[in-house]
Amino acid sequence: MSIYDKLNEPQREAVYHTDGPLLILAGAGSGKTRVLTHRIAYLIEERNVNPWNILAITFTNKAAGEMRERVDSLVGFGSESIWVSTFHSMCVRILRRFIDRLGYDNRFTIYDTDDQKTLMKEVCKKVAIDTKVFKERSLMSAISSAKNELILPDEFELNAGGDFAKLKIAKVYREYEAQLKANNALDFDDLLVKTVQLLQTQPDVLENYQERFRYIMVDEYQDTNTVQFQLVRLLAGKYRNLCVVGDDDQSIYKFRGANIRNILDFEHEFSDACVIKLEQNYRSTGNILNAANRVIANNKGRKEKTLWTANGEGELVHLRQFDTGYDEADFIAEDIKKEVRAGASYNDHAVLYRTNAQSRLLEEKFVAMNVPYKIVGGVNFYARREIKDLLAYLKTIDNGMDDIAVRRIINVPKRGIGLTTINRIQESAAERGLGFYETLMAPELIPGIGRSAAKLDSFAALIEYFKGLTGQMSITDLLREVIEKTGYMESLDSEDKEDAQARKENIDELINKAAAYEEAAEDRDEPATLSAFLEEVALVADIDSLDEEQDYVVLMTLHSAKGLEFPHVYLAGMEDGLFPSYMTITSDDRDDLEEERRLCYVGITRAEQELTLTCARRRMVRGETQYNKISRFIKEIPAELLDTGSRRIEPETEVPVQQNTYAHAREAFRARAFGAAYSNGAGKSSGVSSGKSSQGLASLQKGSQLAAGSGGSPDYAEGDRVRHVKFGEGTVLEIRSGGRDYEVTVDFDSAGVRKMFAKFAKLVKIS
DNA sequence: GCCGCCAGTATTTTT
DNA sequence: TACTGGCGGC
Repeated sequence: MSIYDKLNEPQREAVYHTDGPLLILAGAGSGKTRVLTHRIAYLIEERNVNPWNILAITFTNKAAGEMRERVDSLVGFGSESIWVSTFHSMCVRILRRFIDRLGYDNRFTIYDTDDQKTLMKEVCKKVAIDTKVFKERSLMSAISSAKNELILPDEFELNAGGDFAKLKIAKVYREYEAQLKANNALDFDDLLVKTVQLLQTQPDVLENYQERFRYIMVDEYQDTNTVQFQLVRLLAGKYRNLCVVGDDDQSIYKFRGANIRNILDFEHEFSDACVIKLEQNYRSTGNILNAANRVIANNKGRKEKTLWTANGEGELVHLRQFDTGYDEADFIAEDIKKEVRAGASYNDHAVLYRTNAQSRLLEEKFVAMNVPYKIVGGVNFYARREIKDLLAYLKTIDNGMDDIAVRRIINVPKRGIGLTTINRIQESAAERGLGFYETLMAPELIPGIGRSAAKLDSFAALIEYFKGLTGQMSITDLLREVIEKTGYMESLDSEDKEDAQARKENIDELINKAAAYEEAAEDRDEPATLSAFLEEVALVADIDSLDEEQDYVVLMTLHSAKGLEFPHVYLAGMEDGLFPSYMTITSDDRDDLEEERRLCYVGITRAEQELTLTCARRRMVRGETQYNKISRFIKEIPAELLDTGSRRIEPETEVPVQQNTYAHAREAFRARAFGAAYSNGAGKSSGVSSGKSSQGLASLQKGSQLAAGSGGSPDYAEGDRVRHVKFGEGTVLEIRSGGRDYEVTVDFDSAGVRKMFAKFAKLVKIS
């Protein structure tokens, strides 16, 4: 029996279809990763394709890592030479080798949103644009959309016609590009655009990569934008062995330029394309899947498909409405604790929401209740001030042409170099056509610099000193040296104490990350270079740090949740105005609401066993109270799929507030029973200790649990073999009846002896 | 050159 | 509510 026998019919077909264009329409939870990994294995083992000739593009670094791992376990060898990466990191790799052909230095730096904004301000000043009329943000997004459509400044200007505003933007765009180049920097979009330009203009480079990537696979294809599409088309142009996997119902990145037509029109673009639909869902229960199907059915213009499952119906979808966001958060935290007491793990649970701001209330509750958690997203670790400062030092050391970085640190910590001086350097640099750093190296040539010259000299000497260390010192040590010699830590002390403490911890974390990078580079037998470290740092998404092994509840936006799955999912803030957001409700573009609905579909289909939808009648948004109705998406779910708690819910009328009468008594008890057992996701990504309940607490909970529990007797007996979602297989040692639930003791093969309540454990008997 | 206060704005999502 | 940027006083 081969590994391919376990696949279902369409899955196998997709695996065996190795040559020519192939579109796999993979519904949520239909095993697409499985198909991709098996397909790679099949190429290598059965078709004797050299792993070196395979390229797999994923959406996140995390997905890339997992894919490699899974291929590894299937094939056993060669998986390390498969090129698995995200679009962005792939482009960086190509550009590091060849971007000099486009007139850049190969040690270019990558600008994040923050840097872009700084640069944009600069540009506006130079082009005399009033940033009150044209906001930096909107300029940036206009330029970004243009880049995503592969529209360069010339064409942009041409398209503007006589439109005054557009002509202005074109001017800004042109200047912005010029400055990026002068700084030897690329923004996120450039990584893709420049790669396409490179391949379009350098036939030998194109040939090189076409020969190398004979088999190409693209995951999450519904979220590719036009540049990405062109890139793939160029790369696959010769051998045409292109396999794309996606689900138009899960396209949720329109705001980032994702072009849903890429997937809808694939068959037009590649007329000989084979199309395979994967419609069997292995992830969710019938009820959850039905709810998802009913919601998404309200969208027009989708590729028809009907997801079905052989899994049982499972529980109904829970719906709970509360008075306020606080009550909602309270319920979620409490509910998770309840399930954990019944044998589930914290990491069986995820709380998903529409906007990052919603995480705050949840976080507060989780801290108060000692529920270990991890927040994904929000303010990026690498966007924190102290981290950006130190990275700016490293960037300056690595690439002296990055003006933004130099300017950021020239007076951090304070060295008495003020705005006047900076402007003088700037002007002089512009006049002579030199870089900022270059100019300040010779202060005596800067008009009017006066007494600041000495300060500039010592700053330059400091940077030069660091530069001299790069070859002989590890990145970690260099970083330590920078912190030491600049007196950065001491400078933090002059701020608020609490802030300073958190910042110092973040800096320690940065040092750890540098060390981790160096270790990883050594494992890969690559030299650990400063450029490579900075680039890795620029391209990580917060989601990449998610660790399934760690026992914490995951809190994140619906967007971040794409591609993940959890036994129990909470969708919080299911209110009109929040989700769907106010913006989309009032938008006159119907597509906006459809995208929002797809987001809802993504959320629902993350759940394997249980799904809980929650909403609040009123909620504080930006300091003022908002009164919201239940989300229209909930109304699209048939009532018979919903469990609304103790009473029937009527969407427009009052619903009883869910209150846990035990909450108060427990709160006090818990304060003593648990130690500090939560992680704050803000930067300190590790070090979660799980809160194991004490004896006393366990018995207290039993009381409440049994009183509240329901359900029939288990369909297994003592001595039977059973399977648990998380702990795997085991033997039932004891079943004790009590009230309306059963307490089951199971000896798991790998997880040891555990006690749990039958209602929550959902053990499945195996023969 | 530095610091602190005030006003205005924002939040929808992110590589 | 919370953050940012601009402005004025020292």
